[in-house]
Amino acid sequence: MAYRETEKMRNRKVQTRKRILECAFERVTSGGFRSAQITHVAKAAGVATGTIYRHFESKEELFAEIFRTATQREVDKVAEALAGPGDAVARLEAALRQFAARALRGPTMAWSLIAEPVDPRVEAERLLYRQAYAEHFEKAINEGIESDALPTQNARQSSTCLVGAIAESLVGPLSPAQSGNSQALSQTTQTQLVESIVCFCIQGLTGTRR
Amino acid sequence: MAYRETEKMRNRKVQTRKRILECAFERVTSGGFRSAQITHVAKAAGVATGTIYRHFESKEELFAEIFRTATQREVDKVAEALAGPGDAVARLEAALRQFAARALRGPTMAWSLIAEPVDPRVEAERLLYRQAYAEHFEKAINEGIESDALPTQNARQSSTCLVGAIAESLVGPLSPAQSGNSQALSQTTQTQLVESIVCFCIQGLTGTRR
DNA sequence: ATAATAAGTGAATCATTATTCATTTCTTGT
DNA sequence: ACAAGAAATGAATAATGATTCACTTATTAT
Repeated sequence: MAYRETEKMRNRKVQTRKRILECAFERVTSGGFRSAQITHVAKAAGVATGTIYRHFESKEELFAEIFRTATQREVDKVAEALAGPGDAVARLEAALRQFAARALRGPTMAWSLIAEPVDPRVEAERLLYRQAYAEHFEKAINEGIESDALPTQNARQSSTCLVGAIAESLVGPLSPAQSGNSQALSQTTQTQLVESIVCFCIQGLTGTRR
Repeated sequence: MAYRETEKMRNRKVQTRKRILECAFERVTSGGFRSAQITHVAKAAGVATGTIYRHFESKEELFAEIFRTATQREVDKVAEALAGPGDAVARLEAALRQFAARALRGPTMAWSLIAEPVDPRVEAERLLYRQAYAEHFEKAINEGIESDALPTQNARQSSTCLVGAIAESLVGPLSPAQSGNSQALSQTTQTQLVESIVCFCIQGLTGTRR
């Protein structure tokens, strides 16, 4: 006998896989899933198209993984903000700001994650992650209710509304039809946008004017 | 000379166009845009595929028209509710209920209009209509502010949040992954869903607990 | 060096559908 | 009935892009 899988080869495979993922990621970051055709990704990663299929079941699977990675990153940031200092309201507010700010900083990827039309496989992932966001918010809302920082409410439902309100508010500004045109939103406009979102959402949660 | 376009023919053309539109509409209603291939639509309408192209520039154009028709219907209903009796808050609440109730009554079409992945041409239409909803809400909010039924706020932004909150709250329940499975949401669940949405939204607008 | 095995290649293939267009059928006015 | 035009037809084509697979190259152990 002769060839036996070795550490070196295992590493190399992992590296290649990672490189493909990174290049595809980059492509999505700059032009959305739509612009990440296998041929292009392969070229960018310096491998043959066939090689992609040695590392991923299908394009949808590759995309799903990109989606997961990118969204998990955002979910983590939100979770982080929710775990920060202050009472429930302050933490929820911080999380909303975090979410919006990051989306505006990386508009193309944000749009891809929030609103770009994608294959069913990836859409399923999106649905899952929207729930992940909602769950984090829900937890904080429940804490708020317990500590009397928030009035009694359907925490799950409120959290879904939060996700929806913020996503919708960003879809317009993020959508390629808008952000594709030269000038991005001015700093001022962005700030106002975030302020109004936060204002509405916190009111929706607390039922009190600030 | 001989053939000259006549009233009869003009009528027939209009009829055919309408029939194509209706059949495509029906198809979308029962299975989303995805399931409305030209071949199927043609068969359903009892015409050849080529005939579709005598009446519509392209599939996307046909879809865009279906989208417009269907959404305009919903926008009108919302506008109607907003023009009803009561103060601004009551009317906004009625509009939200109307929107949610209709979506839950026709879940597949609602999902197609709100969240189904569609071609860019149709996506553009969707963006436009989301703004149409927002504009109607915005108007009512401004009236509410003037009559002191609502506190001062960024009406445009609040209206966008309304649209987002309600859409997001419905996407989960409407999505084929959910509603595709046999049993639709129970009456009770639906009512609770609508109540919580309305509650959050009205609080977001008024800043007061009810 | 060689055999055994795996990884990599990329042109060719496949799959899916929208769209076209040469041909046929239908309408109309004389 | 006939000719001029318009509308309808649907099989063939086009376009897009994912996926395959026969073949080449690389790695390992003896």
